[in-house]
Amino acid sequence: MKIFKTEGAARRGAIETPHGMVQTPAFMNVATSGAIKGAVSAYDLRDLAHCQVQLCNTYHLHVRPGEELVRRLGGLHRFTGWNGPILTDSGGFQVFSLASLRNITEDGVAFASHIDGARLFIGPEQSMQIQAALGSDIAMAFDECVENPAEYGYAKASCERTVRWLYRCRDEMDRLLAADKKVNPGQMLFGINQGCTYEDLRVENMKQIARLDLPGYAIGGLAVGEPTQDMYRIIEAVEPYMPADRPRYLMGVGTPVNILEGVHRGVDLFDCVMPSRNARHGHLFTWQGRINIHNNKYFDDDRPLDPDCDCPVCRQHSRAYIRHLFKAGEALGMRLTVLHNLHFYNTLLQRIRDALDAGTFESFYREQREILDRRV
RNA sequence: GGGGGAAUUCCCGAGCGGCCAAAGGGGGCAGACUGUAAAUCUGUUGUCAGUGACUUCGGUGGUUCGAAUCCACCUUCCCCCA
Repeated sequence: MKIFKTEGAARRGAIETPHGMVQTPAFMNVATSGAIKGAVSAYDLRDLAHCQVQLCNTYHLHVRPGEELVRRLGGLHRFTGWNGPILTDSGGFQVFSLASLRNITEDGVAFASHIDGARLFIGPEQSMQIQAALGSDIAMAFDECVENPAEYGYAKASCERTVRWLYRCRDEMDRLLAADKKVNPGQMLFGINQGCTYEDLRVENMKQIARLDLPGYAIGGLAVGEPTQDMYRIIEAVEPYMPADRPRYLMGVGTPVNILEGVHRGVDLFDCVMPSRNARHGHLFTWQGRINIHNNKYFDDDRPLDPDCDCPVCRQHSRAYIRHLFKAGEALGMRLTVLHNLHFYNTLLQRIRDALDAGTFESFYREQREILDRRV
């Protein structure tokens, strides 16, 4: 990747992908099954929410509709209508979140499908094959995201296995590219750092995976129940060992303040379901803090969701109207709040990039971290 | 005109002598949500005071140690027969 400018550990850069440049720091918008939940389309993402990257999930798309169908119909870009960069998660997180439905071995993970209970098996090779067929720009390594708190011994054994899986991912991707270069040329593989909240495991793991000289590295297994300060501590511990000229991706994070803190510590990429999920539940992010549009106090509030936001929703609609849509069970309510929250997240990252360009990130960081988490 | 049935807390709806301030659902109010098994989940929802007290099950009387529950009358609604 190109690094244009740094301020402390924070970096302003750009990543080149087969479907265009990603200006970093960037937020990747989560479209697990090929769609942002809340009735938001690919052109909404582009035109209304100003998104740069879409994230889809290997496991979900494998279960339904199946990667073969997606490949036959031209890959995820054609299939979803999103022609910008796409990152696919490996299915590794489902090892964690579908805990009751799986069994982990050295080979990989046996799942029961959450749709119909069908027995499935995904290991490093399968994950790479699926992600190649889906045609994403960035494929994530197949990893195990260990829950917190975890015993040191388990965490160590698990992240050592994840390293072995990473080698198998790399080998399988090489094999797929050599076998038929037309399947998905240019797809990048990102490795994932694990090790729970143990700094020594994290650092050792990072050193090991850095040797593969991959096009990008992620920090996984954070924001899964540990105190926020532990998350920041781990990022600080690992960051010096992450290759400086490669993208750094903090998986699954987070709140606006988490993202600000991540950038402050040298992270380039983020993704999180929070803007879309919380929006569906009426929880909105604004430049004054967080609001819950269900709250009775907004019943006749004629102001936009966020007076300081220029998204189409805020230009057009009042809090009272959107609250009414939620109360009336109208799907439009969710669509509008999801659009606003995604616009907010992408604008937050835009402002972070602008501040880095202007050399004023440090003051932006100090000012905004006090505001963004407030409940108003 | 005759016969039968029903009225429950914001709504629907259980309850048929004490364990009932009254199940359950809806609605309301509030909270949670971090690589999405999430359009989900949790708490709360008569009043007042931190145990407890007080008012409440159409109305008015009555039976009983004790009534949303039993009896009488009244009011309203529904059904059937004319």
